[in-house]
Amino acid sequence: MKVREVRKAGRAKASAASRSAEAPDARENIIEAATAEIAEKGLEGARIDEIAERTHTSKRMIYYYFGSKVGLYTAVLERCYAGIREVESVPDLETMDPVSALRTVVEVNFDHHIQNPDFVRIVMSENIAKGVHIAELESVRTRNQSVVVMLGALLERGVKAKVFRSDIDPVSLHMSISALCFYNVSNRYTFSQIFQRDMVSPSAVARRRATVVDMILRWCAR
Amino acid sequence: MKVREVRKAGRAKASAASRSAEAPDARENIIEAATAEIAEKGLEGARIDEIAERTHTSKRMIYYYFGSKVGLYTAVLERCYAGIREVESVPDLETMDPVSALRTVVEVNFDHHIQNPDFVRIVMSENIAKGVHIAELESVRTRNQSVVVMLGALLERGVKAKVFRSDIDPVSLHMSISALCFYNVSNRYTFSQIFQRDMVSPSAVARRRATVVDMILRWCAR
Amino acid sequence: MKVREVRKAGRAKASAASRSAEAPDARENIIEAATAEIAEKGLEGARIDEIAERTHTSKRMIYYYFGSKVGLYTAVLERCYAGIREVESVPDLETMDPVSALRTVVEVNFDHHIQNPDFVRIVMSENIAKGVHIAELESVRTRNQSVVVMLGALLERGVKAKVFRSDIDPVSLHMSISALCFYNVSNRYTFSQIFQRDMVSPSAVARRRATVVDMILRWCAR
Amino acid sequence: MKVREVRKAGRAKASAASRSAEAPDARENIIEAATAEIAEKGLEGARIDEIAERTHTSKRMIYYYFGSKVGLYTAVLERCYAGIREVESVPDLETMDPVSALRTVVEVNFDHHIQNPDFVRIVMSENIAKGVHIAELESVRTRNQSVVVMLGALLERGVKAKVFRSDIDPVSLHMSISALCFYNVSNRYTFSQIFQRDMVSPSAVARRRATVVDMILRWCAR
DNA sequence: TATGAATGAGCCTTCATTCAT
DNA sequence: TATGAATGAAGGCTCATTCAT
Repeated sequence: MKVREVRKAGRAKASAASRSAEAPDARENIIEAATAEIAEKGLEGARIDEIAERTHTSKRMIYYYFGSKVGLYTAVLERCYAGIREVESVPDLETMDPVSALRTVVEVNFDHHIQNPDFVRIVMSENIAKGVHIAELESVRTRNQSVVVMLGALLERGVKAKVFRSDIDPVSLHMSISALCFYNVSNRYTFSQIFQRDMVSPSAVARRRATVVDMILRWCAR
Repeated sequence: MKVREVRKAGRAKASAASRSAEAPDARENIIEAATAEIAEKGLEGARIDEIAERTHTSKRMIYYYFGSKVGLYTAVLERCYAGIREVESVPDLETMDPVSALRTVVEVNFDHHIQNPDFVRIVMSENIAKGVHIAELESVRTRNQSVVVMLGALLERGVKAKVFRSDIDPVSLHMSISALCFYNVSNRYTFSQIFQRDMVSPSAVARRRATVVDMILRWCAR
Repeated sequence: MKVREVRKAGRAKASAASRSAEAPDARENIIEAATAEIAEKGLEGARIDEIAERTHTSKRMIYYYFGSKVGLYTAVLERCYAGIREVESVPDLETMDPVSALRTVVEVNFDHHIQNPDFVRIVMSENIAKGVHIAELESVRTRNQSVVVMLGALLERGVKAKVFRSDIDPVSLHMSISALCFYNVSNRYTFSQIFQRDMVSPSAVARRRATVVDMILRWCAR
Repeated sequence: MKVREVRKAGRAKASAASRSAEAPDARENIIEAATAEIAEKGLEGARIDEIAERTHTSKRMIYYYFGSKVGLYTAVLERCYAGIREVESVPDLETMDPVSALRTVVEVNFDHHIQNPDFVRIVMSENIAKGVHIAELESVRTRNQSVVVMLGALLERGVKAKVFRSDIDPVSLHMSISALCFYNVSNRYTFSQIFQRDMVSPSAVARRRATVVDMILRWCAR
């Protein structure tokens, strides 16, 4: 913990000099390597040595920056969820009609999962770990709740415009969207095995995307 | 390997006399212990020693029966999926009206996930492992596809009765049901953390159950 | 130990009834299987389970007959050396002229090693074990010394016939013959690797055989 | 793997300062301990724990440097054969008369075996293992063939000087020398047991040495 | 005589982590 | 800031051997 504060100071100093350059500094580089490794093998399956090898620096640096495997993992987790925030801030959402806006939200969400299987797998790992690490990250909590506010506003507009039902809870809506988008990536291996179903080809993905959008829109429709 | 066949014979013989009793033979006993441990910690996090301690036998027996950690895990996986089969064979499904039948299917599915978080977590583990173990279990493949046949028949009846849309694919329907039921358990820890949302109290579960049923029924409705 | 005595009694009883039949009884069968396994992997590398699998009986029988792995190995060792005795009792050796007789002895010895690599490898194993097991087998000691007597007589005849030198010690002669014949099989793998030399084809064996005979005859020649 | 190259560099640097001193680095120290243990018990009989105990470092270091038991064993094997090279480079061999030179070669060879029973036993182990490890060491192959070149030159000189036969193959000569020297050490335990013959006292060794030299010289003599 | 089940002890190996420089 | 060397603790697995029937 203490290490991290120290580090942040160091980083600040460095970035003053050479931020825009070949920037992704050691710390970021390590997080990226760790994300890849942990996404591939899970938290328990990931190896510090492997992470070090995927890195431009040494194993020692991992401990210097993050103190422990769990410390590193926590940083990975934090960055993972940070990625979502930006995703959902689609511009012009408020100016679109409610149905188009909701459709867009679902599509953006779906695409994000498809394009970031690492995110999906990190979240799976955290759930395997029973959420003990995310519990320590206030940033994640405060950050991600904004989506609920956004959905709440969107629903309200739809209700007023008489295109959405009035009994839908924003959190519940978000959960439904997430479930459908998440499962499609998270359970890809078992589901496609059991049902001999292609789940990764562009056309299969496009079909599923349309289905998910359809489900959510119908559910909310008045 | 040979051991297993022989063993199963022995089991069959024994079960004639006392199936329902509390005589879970060593093999079954080990699988149960392993299921609990692996569900709790994931495949990589699970410890053979811990499994042995949850058992009435010794660590050595695990290797006697299953040969390796992966061998044991594969047996766990197989039993996990075997449990589903029985779940979905609800009696009288064919005599119910299509909507009630579909409602029942969703409810049974939802309840199964809620009541068997171990199943959910084992499946998560297998997806973390990229499905390499399930790929070797033909039994799982052949067994679980029956649900698609059942859903196909159900949808067809609904279409004929003009209560269901005609453009719904049974596999897609099953995927949607699974996604909504699975996520509710699998992502419980991260979701409830981020959104400070109770997901385990009986009332919360009941609410979500109704929501899921509603989503599926609306989606299929004509 | 006690077990063995008991066993021998049992065997005697059995052989009275059905010796000539499909005779190689369980005990003999086990020794053969063990010989093959130990010859292939060495004493430490040999596995009781593997031996049992090469057998027509069960693992339990091994312990019934031999008491332990070492007990079994000792029996293997004994049978191994017993094979030699018969080899060297070439008929008519005394009637042949000394040179031909010595040539024959060397050839028979050479051939025995070539044809019984298992014998060679068991002896290697025993030397790896520093001879602790053979030390307990009086039978081997008494039995094998006869070759020295035979060689002594042969040398004496040759000296009298003025075809052999008089300063050759029978044990030393036997050691030289053994060394040349043994090495050819025992060190086959390393030597052929290092010198890229074929040591197993019939022609290569024949050439080496002639060389060994030549060396011994020249050495003894007057 | 990478470790080894780096390590060797470090060694080279260090040896400039204190080669002959008692600074055997960890890697070398481990090889020595392993040589002793494996020579004593064979590859399968050797225990990593025992090797670690003979070492100044820990068991973990063995894996750090050699990766596995086989990796360590391979290093042992390599060093074993490297020792021979130096042995056979007797100075002034080319200036000696052929007979004396050959005598010297045999004596040096004989002495090397007597003084390095560990070498003999490691080679036995490798042959028990059917040479699978030596097959991977090119260094051994290229290095040891030089002895054949040397013997070839020696034989040629002898033929020209009309003291050696012209039909002797250098590889065959080397094999004969090796066989006689090797067996004397390798089969020491069984042979001395069976024939109740002292094979280790200085006088016994000296006698055998003279015998071996005599055999080889007579065989090559014209 | 015969066999499947069971086992304690120990083996090889790995992992996250720290130290010396 | 950086790195190769080092390590305690534990993990998965195997082996010869014995027990119950």
